[in-house]
Amino acid sequence: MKKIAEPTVRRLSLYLRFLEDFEKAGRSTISSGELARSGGTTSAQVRKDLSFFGSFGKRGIGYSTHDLTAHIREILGLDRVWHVVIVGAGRIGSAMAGYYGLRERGFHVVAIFDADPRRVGQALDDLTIADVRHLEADVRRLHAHIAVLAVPSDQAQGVAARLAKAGVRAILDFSTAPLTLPEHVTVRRMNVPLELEALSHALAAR
Amino acid sequence: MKKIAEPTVRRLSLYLRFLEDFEKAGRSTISSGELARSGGTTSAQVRKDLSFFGSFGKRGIGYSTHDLTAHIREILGLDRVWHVVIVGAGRIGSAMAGYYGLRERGFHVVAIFDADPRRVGQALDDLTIADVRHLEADVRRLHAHIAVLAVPSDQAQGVAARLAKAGVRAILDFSTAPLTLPEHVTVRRMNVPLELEALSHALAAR
DNA sequence: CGGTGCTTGTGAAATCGTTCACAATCTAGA
DNA sequence: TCTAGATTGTGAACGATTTCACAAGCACCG
Ligand SMILES: NC(=O)c1ccc[n+]([C@@H]2O[C@H](COP(=O)([O-])OP(=O)(O)OC[C@H]3O[C@@H](n4cnc5c(N)ncnc54)[C@H](O)[C@@H]3O)[C@@H](O)[C@H]2O)c1
Ligand SMILES: NC(=O)c1ccc[n+]([C@@H]2O[C@H](COP(=O)([O-])OP(=O)(O)OC[C@H]3O[C@@H](n4cnc5c(N)ncnc54)[C@H](O)[C@@H]3O)[C@@H](O)[C@H]2O)c1
Repeated sequence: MKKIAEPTVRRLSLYLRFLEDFEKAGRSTISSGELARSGGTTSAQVRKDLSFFGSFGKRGIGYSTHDLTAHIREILGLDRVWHVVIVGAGRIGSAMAGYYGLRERGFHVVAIFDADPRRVGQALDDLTIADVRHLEADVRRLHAHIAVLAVPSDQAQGVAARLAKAGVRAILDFSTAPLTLPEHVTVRRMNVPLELEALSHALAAR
Repeated sequence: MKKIAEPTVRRLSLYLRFLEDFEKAGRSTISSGELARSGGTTSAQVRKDLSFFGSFGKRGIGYSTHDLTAHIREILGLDRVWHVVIVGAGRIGSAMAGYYGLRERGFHVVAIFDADPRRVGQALDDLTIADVRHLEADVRRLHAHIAVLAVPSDQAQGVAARLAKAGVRAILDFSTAPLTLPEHVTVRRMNVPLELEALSHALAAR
């Protein structure tokens, strides 16, 4: 499979959301122009994005909402359930554990870990907070391939390395520390202070 | 002020964090190569990024950590305190309210709002949850220019429009809904499901 | 004071991503 | 079957960002 540009993948996620809305609304086809309007882009961009993966539309008509939804789900690997572990049962970790938006999309949180003995054993939604000492064993046993990293930044590198060794190949990182990990582990960062600083810059550069 | 590329601004935030670490560690100068290694980029990229704003370095030596820190803080608008309001005192909103990483950077949370009468009036860290009905008046009174939007996605557009009308010019949006707002309001999205889908794609693409 | 080693600042080249523009193709209707 | 109208798929142009490559500047040393 050839390499797909990062921005294209992000837009596919957006298209998918709108397609689902359109399908729920009973629309059986949709044009690149309509998708573009929903997603804040252009029709040419939509068609180009899709063209990397094949020809899904019908000239003169547009795309079948149902078929295109299925295609994009497959491209994004959403045609299956992913097992997710959360490390750090603090404010962010707890919020993520109870976030229905994940389960809805096939991301099943199968375990949440913490290092604090007072937190370990406590219930959190339908999970019990596990001891991070069992991280590697549990990750393997539960076949988790994605992890959400929600530990303090100075703990992030250590925990991330353990996750990688245990077989996790994708990490959503809420910490602000830079992570050094093996090539085959994909990391996405949710860097809140960085985004606020981008906002600050936009306001300051008026 | 001339327009600066989005990726450049993001990298400046990263450089700033490393510069602060280097300064704390007692280093008085730093080269573009060292900065690049910390930030996972190249020395040419670092120099190009900085060159948009002026010449801050000394050939043969590098950059003064102290001076460059000050310059970047100014470029990013971090040489002042920003008043931030949070709308939605649920899981994400509460987590953000207690997040020290914000205050540390000069982002002071001055109010948090909710629509649920059971939540209004409750204490949250050193704040009291306010009624979202008073949003406009409070935003104006508190001179808030940045808002964190942490309400359910189907409420996001309505609340965002009210924030914009009340004078907020920058929004950090945790919802997954697309927002339509006046041109002069800058929005940054923290779209968790989208990032997980990008991870899913990376795992599926093999 | 001139040589050596290091590092910046920056045009130019290369790469990457978006937009344009249009032939090809489809449906519907006469 | 033929025409009109709509919309896709895609090479090519364009624009933006990154990387390259090197002259110029600075500190240190003998
Ligand atoms: N609170 C927020 O709104 C927010 C927003 C964005 C990013 N973040 C980042 O997310 C991370 C967590 O923030 P938080 O506010 O949830 O902090 P928190 O202190 O509420 O939670 C951190 C949790 O991690 C646990 N922990 C510490 N070391 C651990 C280890 N080695 N293994 C497993 N668990 C460990 C702690 O016991 C604690 O429960 C931080 O890096 C922070 O910068 C927080
Ligand atoms: N929980 C997570 O980990 C998480 C992660 C990323 C994004 N999000 C998104 O963040 C948003 C909030 O998620 P959450 O999990 O915190 O939900 P939540 O239900 O815990 O909190 C939402 C809060 O908003 C309040 N609210 C509802 N309508 C309001 C209005 N019009 N004005 C003011 N307050 C209002 C509710 O009373 C509630 O307290 C959602 O859009 C969600 O998709 C959540």
